[in-house]
Amino acid sequence: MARPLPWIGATPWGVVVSEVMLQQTPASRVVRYWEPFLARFPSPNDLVNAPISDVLEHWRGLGYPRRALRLREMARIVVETFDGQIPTSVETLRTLPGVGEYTAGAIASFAFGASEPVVDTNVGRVLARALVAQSLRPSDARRWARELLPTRDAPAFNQALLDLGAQWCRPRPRCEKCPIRRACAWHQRGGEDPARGSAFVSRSQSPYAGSDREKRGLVLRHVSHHPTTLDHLATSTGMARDDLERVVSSLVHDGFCDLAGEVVTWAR
DNA sequence: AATTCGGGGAA
DNA sequence: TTCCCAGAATT
Repeated sequence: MARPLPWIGATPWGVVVSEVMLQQTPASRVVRYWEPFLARFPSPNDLVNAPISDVLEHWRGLGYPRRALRLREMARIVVETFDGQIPTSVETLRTLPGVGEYTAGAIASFAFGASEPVVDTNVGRVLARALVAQSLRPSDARRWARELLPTRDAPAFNQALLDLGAQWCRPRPRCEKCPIRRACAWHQRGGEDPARGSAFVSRSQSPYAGSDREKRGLVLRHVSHHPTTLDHLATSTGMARDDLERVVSSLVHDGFCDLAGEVVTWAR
């Protein structure tokens, strides 16, 4: 039933890397990135000491590369402030860059066995459908997720909720084979999908084609190890000059690159 | 409360 | 084509 995911039972650093990679990225895709990334950056210190270009190389294709920058910054803080050890409390985890409410709970639970709720889009659907058969507000979804935690092995329970949402209680549900359909409130009650618009359930996104998101990805793929002029980037990407300047400026702002006059280089 | 931020696989 | 992914940060 449960998916054989390689980061289950990993070291705290391994869990941290997996959880950041899993933010808005399907587990099936993360599987191919997690092991090579950990092999190249076995500890927070290894990530801190690596050049950004090297880190992004291992991230290429995963999407949202700002996550990689935040993960590297998180590693720097862990090394400098926490003696290289991943913090164990959600309150401290929450102060780290790239760590929100979901990720803090996931690290505390999966890396350290804490009894903390883990509420993502999967769990949001499962709670709204199976538990109450109605749309939930954020505070109620979190309250339920915490209340349901068993006294023993909360991580296994959290993992089971994630697996339910990912395999059966999907956006388009597969109720026929769902292992909890007999206990599911929505399955009994019927009606419109209560997960629609419920707390933590993903909403539709703005189009990707033609967006700056797409352009940023294009530019990043064309930044080279040797200094690259804006003219060269305009040619190699086929982008309009004003688009290119806006996108490069945002990439510099985010810490991917440095811009000196007309020359773009990887940030340090 | 709304937007921004990648990229790819599935329907 | 459209949908949507173990979200976070910014406005």
